[in-house]
Amino acid sequence: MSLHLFDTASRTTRELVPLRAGEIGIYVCGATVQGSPHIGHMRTDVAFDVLVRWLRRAGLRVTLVRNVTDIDDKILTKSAEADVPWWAWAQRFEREFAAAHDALGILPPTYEPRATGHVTEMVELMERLVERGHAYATGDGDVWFDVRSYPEYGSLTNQRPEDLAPEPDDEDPRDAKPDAGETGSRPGKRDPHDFALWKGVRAGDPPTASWPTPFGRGRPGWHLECSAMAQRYLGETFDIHGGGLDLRFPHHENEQAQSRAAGHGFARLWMHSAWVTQGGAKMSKSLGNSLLVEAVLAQVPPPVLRYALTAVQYRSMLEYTPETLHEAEATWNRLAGFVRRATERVGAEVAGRIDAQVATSELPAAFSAAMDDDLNVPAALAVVHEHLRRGNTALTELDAAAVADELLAVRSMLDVLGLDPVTWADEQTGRSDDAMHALGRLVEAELAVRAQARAAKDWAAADAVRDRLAAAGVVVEDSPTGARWSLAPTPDQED
RNA sequence: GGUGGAGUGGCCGAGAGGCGAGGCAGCGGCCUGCAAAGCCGUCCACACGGGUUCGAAUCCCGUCUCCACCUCCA
Repeated sequence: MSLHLFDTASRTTRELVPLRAGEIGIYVCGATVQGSPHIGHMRTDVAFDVLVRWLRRAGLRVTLVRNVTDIDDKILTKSAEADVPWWAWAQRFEREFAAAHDALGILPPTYEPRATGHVTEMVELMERLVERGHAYATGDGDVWFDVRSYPEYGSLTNQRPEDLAPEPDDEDPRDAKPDAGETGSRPGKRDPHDFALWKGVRAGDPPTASWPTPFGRGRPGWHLECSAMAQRYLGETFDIHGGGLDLRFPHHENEQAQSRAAGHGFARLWMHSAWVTQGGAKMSKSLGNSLLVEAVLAQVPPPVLRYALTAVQYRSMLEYTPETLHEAEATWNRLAGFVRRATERVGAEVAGRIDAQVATSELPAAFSAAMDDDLNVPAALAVVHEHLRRGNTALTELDAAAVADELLAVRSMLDVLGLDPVTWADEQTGRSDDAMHALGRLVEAELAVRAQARAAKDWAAADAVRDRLAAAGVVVEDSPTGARWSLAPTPDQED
C-alpha cells in the first residue's frame, strides 16, 4: 500500500496508513434529498467510487458509509410548497439519487444511513456534549454548540472564529442579506458562531418533523447527523472523511468540532472533491446552470457521462463546455471499439479467460503509480491510451497474442475506473438477446451478399448493401479478418 | 475583511527545475475498390514583469485576472 492522498486538513499529501490493518473506513457526505441530482453531485460520488475501487483492488476491506439527509429546512419548505408530506418529498429524491448512482455504475455503499433513522444516536451525542460543557440548551428546544468552549474550533479550515464575522462593508453584498441559517443571532445564544445541534420545533412545523429529547421537541441540525452516523457505523475514529469542497465550512468544521469535543478521534484524513464549473463558475441550482443527470443521460449513454466525470483529477475544477460530452463520447467509443474488436479477434475461449482475470491481473506500473499519486486519473488514462494504441496496432498486424495482452491490460485498468466496456455492453444496446440474435442473422446474410459483390468487384452492389444497412442504423466496417458490424450510437435527442 | 484555490497549445486537461503527458478538433500521409475504424506525422503551449540558475511552465519577488468558502450547497 503506497497510496498517497491529499489531506485537506493538513494541506499536505500523506500516505494512507490504515487505522486497522487491512481495513479502511470512509464516511462521505451524501445528498440532502431536496431536489434532483445534477452532474456535480455525481462527480463527487464517482470520485469516491474510484477511490473505493482502487482500495479494494489493493486488497483492503473498505467500509463506505454515505448518508442520506432526509430532514432539513429545504425539504420542509419545498414539500410544503408542493403540498406533499416532507417524507414523501425526501423519498422521491432519494430514489432519484439511487437511480443516478446505479446508472453511472457507482457501487452501493456498505451502509447508507438516513438521518431520521439515527435520532437516538444524535441525542446521545448531544447529551454528551452538554455534559462536557460544549453545548447548551436555550429552553426553546434549541441546542447549540459552544464554539468558545472548544479552542480547536476552526482548525480544519484554518480559520479563527473572530475572523468569521466580517466587518460591515458597504461593498460587500452579503451585508444586504438578513441573517439566516444556523449562525447569527438568536435569543440565548452565547456567541454568533455557535451552531445548532438541535432545532426546537417552530410554529407551523409538521408534527411529524420533530422528535422528543431531554431538551424539548425538535429536529436534528445538519452537522450533528453526520457525526452521529459516522460514529455509529465506523467508530469513534476512522480513516477518511470525504465530501464536496463546499462542505468544508461550516459543515465539516462543525462535525469535527462536535465529535472531537465529545472525545472522539474522528476522521484521520479529509478528502474534498472539486466541483463542476461552467465558464469558471460553480454549477449550482441558484445560478440556474445545473445540468440534471436525467437530462445528460437523454443525450449520451451512461458510461460517457461517467468517463467525462472521471477523466479530471478529483481536486481540479471540471470545466464543462458544450464540447465536453462530445469529446467524452468520442473517447469512449474509441475505448469501447477497441475492446469490442479485440474481444471478437481473440475468440470466445481467450475472451473468457481474460474476463476472469480482469479484476485481479497485474496492472501496468505507470498506471498504478498514477493512481497511488492522489488518484491521478488523467495520468492513469494516458497509460490506458498507450496500451490501447499498441492493441490497435496488434489488431492490424494480426498479432493475436499481443491483442490478448493489451485487451487484458486495457480492460483491467478501465475496471479500476468503473469503465470496463464489457460491463456496460448490455446497458448500451438496451436490446434483448433474442432481438439482437435475429438482427445478427439478417445482417450476416446482407454481408454475405456484399462479400460476393466485392469479390466480383461489383462496387455499386456492395455499396448498396452498406447504404441499406446504414439506413437501418447498422454500421459496417471492413477489417483484415472480414467485415464486422455494430449498431450506430443513439443519435442525440435534440437533433 | 478572513481563509483557500486557479491562470498550460483551437478546446479539455496532466506535469512541477533539463528529457515535447494524454484526449478531442484540424491538417498531411499510410491502409481501403471507396469508406469507416486504425496507424504514422503535424500543430513545440505554460497570465504579465523582473530575478535566481549552465538551464524555469516548474523556484523567488512583484503585478494582473478569475473562482470558491465565510448563509443552504457535491
